[in-house]
Amino acid sequence: MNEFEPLVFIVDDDDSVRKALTRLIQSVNMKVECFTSSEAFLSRPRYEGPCCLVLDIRMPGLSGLDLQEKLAKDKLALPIIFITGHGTIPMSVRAIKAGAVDFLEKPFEDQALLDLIKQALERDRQTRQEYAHQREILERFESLTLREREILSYVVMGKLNKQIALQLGISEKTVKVHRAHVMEKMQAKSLADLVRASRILPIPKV
Amino acid sequence: MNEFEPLVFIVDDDDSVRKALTRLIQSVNMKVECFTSSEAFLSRPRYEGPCCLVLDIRMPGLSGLDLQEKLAKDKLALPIIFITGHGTIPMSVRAIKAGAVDFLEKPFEDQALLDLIKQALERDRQTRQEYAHQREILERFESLTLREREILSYVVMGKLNKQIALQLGISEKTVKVHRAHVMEKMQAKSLADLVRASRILPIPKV
DNA sequence: ATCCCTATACGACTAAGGTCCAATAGTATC
DNA sequence: GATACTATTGGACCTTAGTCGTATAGGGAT
Repeated sequence: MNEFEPLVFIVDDDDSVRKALTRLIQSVNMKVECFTSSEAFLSRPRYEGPCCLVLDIRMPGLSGLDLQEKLAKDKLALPIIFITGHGTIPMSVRAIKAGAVDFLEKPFEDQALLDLIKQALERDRQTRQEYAHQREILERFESLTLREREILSYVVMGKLNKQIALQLGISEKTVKVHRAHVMEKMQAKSLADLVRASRILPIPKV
Repeated sequence: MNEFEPLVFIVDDDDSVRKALTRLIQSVNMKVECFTSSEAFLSRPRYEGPCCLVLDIRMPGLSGLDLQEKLAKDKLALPIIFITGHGTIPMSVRAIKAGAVDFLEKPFEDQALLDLIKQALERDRQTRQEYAHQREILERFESLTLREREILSYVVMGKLNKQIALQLGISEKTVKVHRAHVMEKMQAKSLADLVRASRILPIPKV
């Protein structure tokens, strides 16, 4: 199922830090990829496996916090572990509020970072799994015609075929046909399935 | 509907801080209640309206972070704004990770705290509303007999009455009776309603 | 001992949902 | 212009679900 191995990104402008972190992470047999700036990282194509980011705050160009903000726009934002030599409390508060895994001050214990990386990768795996599941449902939804989406929204509101037909000014038979198509395309084996799937769909729910 | 007015709790061992904060908060016409220690606050009966907590970290006895941890056990934990004179980054990280609204260092702008209090109260209102809604559904669920709960779980799995009857070794008629009771007691006007309500119920869903 | 709740069951009936087959018309795409 | 998809409707038929009333039996409370 998952042919991707975990990957740790490092973004830090300090050569020696990147080198040390790389050695540390490789010592536990994990892949590492380094970047010297936020901009460099942003231009990398997205990695499709479990990954996380070890990120310095203070850097020329886009700061670590700015990079976090940019990345957060994505629904599939990767978990971030901040490391910094001269961090402040407001920085750490902002970082954690924005979803960072942790905020480490240099110097720190090697093992502390490794533990956080493990935790971050686990979180990413979770997120990816949920996201993949939602994508699947959304793709099914997108295969519905406009009319079918309309029917779907009424169905999950609990409306009867009869009421839907009246509302839309079409016959009950037609509603049944659409409804059957909806069930098939959404791969719902029961109405209960459909209602559950509908939670994440962009349809009127009242 | 809601006869309670917003209330701000202050827990700080420093008299002058409590006094200053009280004056500040009262200046915008909000109620305040002060405590000199975590222990004192814990012995206060729960306030049933929208409220939040302005909390010092360093105190004799239970620290602010410890108090937060204790309070977090409750599902209706009130939002916390930390204020501290000698905070550290690890402290702030821990506080925010545990759900604190913010972590302010003294000295801070009056308006900054007031803004955070406003935000905290809004969050508490939200939480309370959701919680009240869930309580309602849970209470309905608790009014179900064991058999009815069993039927409910099969129904939201999408099983047919026939299958449920077979599974439980009873007749389909009986399943229908229980099912009707479930719908009535849960105040579900449609199967869709029931499925949605079941999301928060302690029932097997597979 | 009596009463209420729960769980069970039956019959008969109505309503609703699902399926199969067939057909028409508009629109889009090639 | 031909083909494919979408939306629509019809009829016939079957399966499910919901409702009405009635009834039995066990358990617990008064």
